[in-house]
Amino acid sequence: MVLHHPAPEQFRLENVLTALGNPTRLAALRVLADCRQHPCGVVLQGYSKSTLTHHWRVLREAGVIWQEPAGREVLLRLRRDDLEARFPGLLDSVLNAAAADAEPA
Amino acid sequence: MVLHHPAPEQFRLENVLTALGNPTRLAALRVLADCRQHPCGVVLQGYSKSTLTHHWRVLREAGVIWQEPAGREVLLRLRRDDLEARFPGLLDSVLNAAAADAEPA
DNA sequence: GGGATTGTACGAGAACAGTCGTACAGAACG
DNA sequence: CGTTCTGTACGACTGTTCTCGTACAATCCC
Repeated sequence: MVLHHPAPEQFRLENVLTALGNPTRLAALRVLADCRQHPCGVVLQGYSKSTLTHHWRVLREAGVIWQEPAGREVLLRLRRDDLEARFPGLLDSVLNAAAADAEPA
Repeated sequence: MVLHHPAPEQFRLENVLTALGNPTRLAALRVLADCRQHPCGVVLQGYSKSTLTHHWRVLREAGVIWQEPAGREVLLRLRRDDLEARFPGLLDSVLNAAAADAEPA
């Protein structure tokens, strides 16, 4: 189990936008927006474990989340500070947009 | 030639992020950031005409650009106001991030 | 009208993304 | 030590995306 996390200077905007340009991962982002730690299994419902692993990898390799093993769980946490340093304002505007998008038009 | 453009209330965040989560289309966005009209053929180099048509369709159907026939050309223009109304701050932070991403680390 | 220009439409192929099931690894708990 | 729990690894399948070439439509210009 390797769990490679890119350094902030390695973040690529296209990877971040691709990672967030998916309704499943966008839903996960809204859960993780509190910047607290959440076990992998409690963030999203309705998917197999292997599907969730796939989505966490996409988010992790883009630099969006941190994955830290803790006992037999793996805790997820939003990399808000690193994202803010690299792409100022981006995360907040995406979170605001996600909230706007979720409202009834 | 139909050129369907969604109304702002039909914009979906996931479509916008997916449209911009591609280096080719991100490069186009930076060219279009001046909010002036550009013929399809002058915005990007190195692609076939049919590839460009594909990318313009992705951007148009996400609500990112407007495509307006003008003589034998089709002019592209960024839908900055509509995007700003629907997802405030998003476009500017993506453009800033694209500039940051393009700098030498 | 005939030719050149600009771009779309369509079909094809290669690569990638999203999903799952099964198998496995590591930690916790009896 | 064996079982359970949490999550990863891998392989498979399906559908989508990206790219191109060819064909076509519309416009402009001679």
